[in-house]
Amino acid sequence: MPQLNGGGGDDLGANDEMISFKDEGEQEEKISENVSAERDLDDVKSSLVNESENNSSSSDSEQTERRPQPRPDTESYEKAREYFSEALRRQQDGGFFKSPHYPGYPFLMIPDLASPYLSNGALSPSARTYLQMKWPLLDVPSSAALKDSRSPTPGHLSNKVPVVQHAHMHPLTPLITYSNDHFSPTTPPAHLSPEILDPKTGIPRTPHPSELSPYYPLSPGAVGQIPHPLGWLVPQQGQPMYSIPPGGFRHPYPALAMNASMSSLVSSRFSPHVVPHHPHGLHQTGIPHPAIVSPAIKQEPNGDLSPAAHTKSPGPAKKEDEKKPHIKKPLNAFMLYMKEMRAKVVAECTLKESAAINQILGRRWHSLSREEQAKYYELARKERQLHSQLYPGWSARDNYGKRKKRKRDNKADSTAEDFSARNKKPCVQYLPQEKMIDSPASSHGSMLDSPATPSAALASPAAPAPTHSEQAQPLSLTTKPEPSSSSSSSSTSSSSSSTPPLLSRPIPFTSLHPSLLSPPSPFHQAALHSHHALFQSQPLSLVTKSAD
DNA sequence: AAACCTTTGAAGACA
DNA sequence: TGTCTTCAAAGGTTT
Repeated sequence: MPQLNGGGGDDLGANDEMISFKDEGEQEEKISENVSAERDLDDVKSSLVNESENNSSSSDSEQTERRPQPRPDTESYEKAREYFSEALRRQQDGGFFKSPHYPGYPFLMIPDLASPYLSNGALSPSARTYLQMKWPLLDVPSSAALKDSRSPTPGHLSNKVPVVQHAHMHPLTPLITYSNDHFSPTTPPAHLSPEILDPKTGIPRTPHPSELSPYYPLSPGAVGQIPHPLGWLVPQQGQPMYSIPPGGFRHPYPALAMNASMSSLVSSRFSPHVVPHHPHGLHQTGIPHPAIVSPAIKQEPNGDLSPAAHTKSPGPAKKEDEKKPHIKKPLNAFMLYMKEMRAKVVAECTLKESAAINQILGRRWHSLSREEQAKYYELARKERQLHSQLYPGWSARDNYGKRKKRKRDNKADSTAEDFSARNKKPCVQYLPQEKMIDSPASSHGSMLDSPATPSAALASPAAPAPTHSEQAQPLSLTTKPEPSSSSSSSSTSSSSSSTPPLLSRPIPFTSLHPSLLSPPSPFHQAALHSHHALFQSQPLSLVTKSAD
């Protein structure tokens, strides 16, 4: 956890042009927040839940009538979005992560991988297990309090697969990614009309008996009847990671062949309300899915629902092609991890560039323990499973060419100098500290410290004390092996001393701010301080690509 | 505006 | 079978 830096702000700031924290004051403030926030984490979570429950206290029908069903194109939607954005920020201030990239998109309607609720409304053990995997930071309720809030009568909505989430919103993120917007605990948005402000979170809420229960105290019987105001915020079991355009789904839900197993896999807990009424936007079942994204949509994050949005393409064929639904690949374990952790990394430093963030995340990924990674592998496996069941005929091949093909010569033909020149700046700006962490190339390190390899602990938070040898280890900044020579050169350059470092000079392991590598610890801080002088004077001339 | 960058992993293509 | 390529997310940067 973050530690008060005890005057280390200067030290941290010394190299802030590389990986800089925000100004010291903000940094310290953030740390303070986190320190106290962690202490109150449970309170925060319970407050969020309680508040949501309070809002759910009314009967289902009442709720449905009184609270406009959120739609992407309605005012209520905007309000809800702001509301939960605020809630996320508050919770974030309560010790989670901050990110300016996730505005707290409220919609999160996820199909169940398997009907997770027992007849009595309680979460099934498997559902809980999965839920816990998806939400490691949350206490998964033993009772079914997570039913989709907007499913007044889940039963009648069978086979609907509501998956509505922010285009960049990961199902895991709602409670672990947060806007980085400055939040004033004392000034909740006016539209929130808070009845009661939670003293700790400042989140508006109304008193409710269930407050006595920490997290999801809804009685089983109430589950499924009471819309959960945080329904889109609450993880749904089996929720896929597929994003949708902010404007909602506009494309058919192509391959939702609901077989028997599918019917059981995709439960009925979904509401059509969030589905924009678009004549061409939905499958006949009315089921949208975030995995379905058309190129046109991706290019128009504002979500223009007008047909004109699809008429940009010049030729009819191309146009038609663009209209074709694009079922995205299921996210792999690392992608899931990235989505979850990106906001945290972004919050911990001023890094914004995804390329740099991803490098950090790659490091962290390898620093994860086997068990930690296993969670994501399992999650990814389930995602693939769900994906394959949602789209039986889908193949990754279908998406070939969906992206503008990367210039072939980018990898094959580009010279090392090209890469060096191209990547030098980003590395100098953001990566040097990170790059020094452990083995040189992250991708190389991945080979050495494969997810299943305990040696990953080399850079693990559990082993925060970088040895001197580690610090002195020459670190190649090769981020990706060259197609041809990579396999050999990279693997050797990473760990063996036989390969000359691509980095112009060795950089101490601890040059990277610990928070960027792994969860900050006192030891990290101490190490950082002790080695500050080293990286402070590092002339960072980094070669990010192998010269060969 | 679109591609690039960067990461890991899954899957497909190809030799 | 092994290797290579593409794509998945993301958003600042570059072209």
